[in-house]
Amino acid sequence: MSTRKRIDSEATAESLHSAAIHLLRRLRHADAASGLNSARLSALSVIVFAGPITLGRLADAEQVRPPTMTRIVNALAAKSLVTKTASASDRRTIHLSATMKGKRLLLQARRRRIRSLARQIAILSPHEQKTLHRAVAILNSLAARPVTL
Amino acid sequence: MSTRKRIDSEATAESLHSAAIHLLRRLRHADAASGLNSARLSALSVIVFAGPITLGRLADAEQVRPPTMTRIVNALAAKSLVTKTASASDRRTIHLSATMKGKRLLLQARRRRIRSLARQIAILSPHEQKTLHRAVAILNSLAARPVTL
DNA sequence: TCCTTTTTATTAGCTCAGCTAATGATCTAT
DNA sequence: ATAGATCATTAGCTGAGCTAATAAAAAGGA
Repeated sequence: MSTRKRIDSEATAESLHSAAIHLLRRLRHADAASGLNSARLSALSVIVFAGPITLGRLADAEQVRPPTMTRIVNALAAKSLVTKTASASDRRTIHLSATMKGKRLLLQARRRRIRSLARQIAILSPHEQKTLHRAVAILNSLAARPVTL
Repeated sequence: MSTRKRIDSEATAESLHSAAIHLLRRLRHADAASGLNSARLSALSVIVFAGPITLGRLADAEQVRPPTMTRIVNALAAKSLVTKTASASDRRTIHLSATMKGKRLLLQARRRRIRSLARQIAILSPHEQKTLHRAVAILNSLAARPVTL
C-alpha cells in the first residue's frame, strides 16, 4: 500500500515535470509578442495584483534571489511599467507599483498567453477540462506553501 | 454556455501557467545536485529513451532551435554523457546516443528530482493525487501533439 | 549616545539558455 | 556538373539565474 502509493507519486511527479517544461517552452512563443518574457510577466503580474510590494518580498514570491529580481524590476522600470519608490518608514526598502501602462500591458499579454493555452485546453473534453482545472488548483495551493523541499 | 466554457478555459490556463513557472523554479534546486540543469536533463532524457536521434529531431522534440541544441549537446558530450557520431547514410547529420555514464547519471538525477516532487505530492490527499495524476496525463497528451498554437 | 549587528538592495562577475544571421558541409535534383 | 535545399555549427546578441562583496539604513546593546 505504501509502496504502491509512492510509485504513483513518482510517476505523477515524472510526468508533471515533463509537462511543465514543455508547457513553458510553448508559452515562450506566445509571450514573445508582448515584448516581455515569462520571468518579467510573472513578476509584473505579482506587482499588479499584490499591490505595492518590496523587492525582497517579490523575490521570495517568485522564488528567486534578490539580485535576480533587481534586474527584472529594473528592466520593467526602464520600460515605465513599474515605479520604484523608497519607503518612508524604512528607507532601505523600495515599494514597487505598477504604472497604468504596466497594468494595461500585463492584461493584454495575459490575454494572448492565456488564449493560446486556452485554445489547447479547449480541444479537451469537458470532463478532461474539469480534471485539469481541479489539478492546477491543487498545484497552486502547493506552490503557495512555504518551501517544504 | 460557450462563454462560460471559455472563461473556464482561460482561468485554467492562467493558473496552469503560473503553476508551471513556480514548479520549475522549485525543481531547479533539486536539479542542481546532478550538475545538470533542466534543459540538459530534459535533452539527455530524450536521448536516453528515444534512442539514437539526430540533433535536428532532438531540437524539434525539445521545441528549441538547432543552435541551442548544439550547445546543450556539446555540454553533454564534454561530460561524456552522450556521443556524437556522423551518420553513415547522410553525413550532414549526427546521431546522438547516451553513454553508460549518461544513462546512469540521468536515472540518478531523475530519482532526486522526482523524489523531491513526489515528496510534495505525497502531502496531498489520495483523491487530490488521483486528480493530479489524471491531469498530467492529459497535459502530456497535449504536449505530444504537433504544435497547434 | 556610539558602536556593532542585522537587514535590504545593488553591483560585479560568472554560467548558461534562448534567439537570428551567416557559414560550411553534404545531399538532391535538374 | 552545378544549383538549390538541408543539417549542423559558429558568431554574436539578450537575458535568467547564481554567489560574493558593498552600501545604506535600521535596530539594539554597552
